[in-house]
Amino acid sequence: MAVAQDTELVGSLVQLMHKLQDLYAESSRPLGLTPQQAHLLCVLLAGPFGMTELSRIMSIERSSLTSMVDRLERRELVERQPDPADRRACRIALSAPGTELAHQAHTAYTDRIAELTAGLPATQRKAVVAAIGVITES
Amino acid sequence: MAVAQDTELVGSLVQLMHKLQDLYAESSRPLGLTPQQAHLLCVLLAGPFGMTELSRIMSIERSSLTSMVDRLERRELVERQPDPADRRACRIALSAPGTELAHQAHTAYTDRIAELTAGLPATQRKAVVAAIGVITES
DNA sequence: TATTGTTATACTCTATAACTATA
DNA sequence: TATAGTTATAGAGTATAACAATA
Repeated sequence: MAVAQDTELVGSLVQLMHKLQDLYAESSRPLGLTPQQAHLLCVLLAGPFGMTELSRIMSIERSSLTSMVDRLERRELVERQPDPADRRACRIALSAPGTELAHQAHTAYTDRIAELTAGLPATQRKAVVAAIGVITES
Repeated sequence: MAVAQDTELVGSLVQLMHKLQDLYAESSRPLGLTPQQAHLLCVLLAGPFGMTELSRIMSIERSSLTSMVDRLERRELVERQPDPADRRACRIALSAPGTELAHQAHTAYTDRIAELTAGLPATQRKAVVAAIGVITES
């Protein structure tokens, strides 16, 4: 069966996820951020988003996001800006120090992964990117 | 530089991690488990472990584990068994219903991943497993 | 009426520090 | 003294349900 053939690959993917999660946590912590906060800041590097949109991107409820944004806003890492087109809505944007910290978090994390994958030859690297593309886009 | 070459692969890996995390959460929830609880139960499928060993495996502090085990023990999914060789220690073991639920969680999750990777040919599958091995064993 | 975001509430996850009992 | 595990405490993440303001 298909499932039986998949066993090895699936197991690898599970281990990989846990490894990446650990790296993410280890990279965020020295910056004073939880992994979820680091994730949110990095998402915001792509530009301001509304709460509903952010909650969809991060796969969490809007009300959960409200508390996260509250905490980050208290630390002046993000700002709630009024949405000129809709008075109910707001746009969450990085402050200057938030942007700086987001870049640091992104760099810390990607550097760690880059170290891990440094040993892979270009061909293998390409193969993995292609395979992952199939997985993430489905 | 090495980092620049890694950009595409690193980005892929980050997206993959988030995708897998979402799948994990979606698979655990209908079973009444948080992703962390599902993880713990699945680890215990490999046999009973002491608290210190479990905390190392799961990368969390022993005290955090204590509360998790408390909650699962209240639901009679795991049991604290005395360690015959050391009266300070205990061994965390799955109960019969815990074992059943752990299998369900494992199946639910691996089935979801198996679906995602069903389109990959055997050669690509092998290449990915090999590459992931390099990453997770470093 | 539908949507945006917040509030109230309850649980879970997690870490740090201090502790007990045993090795 | 060192180790296994727990307790106490605090903060963060998350969901559900109910709500206010605007579309």
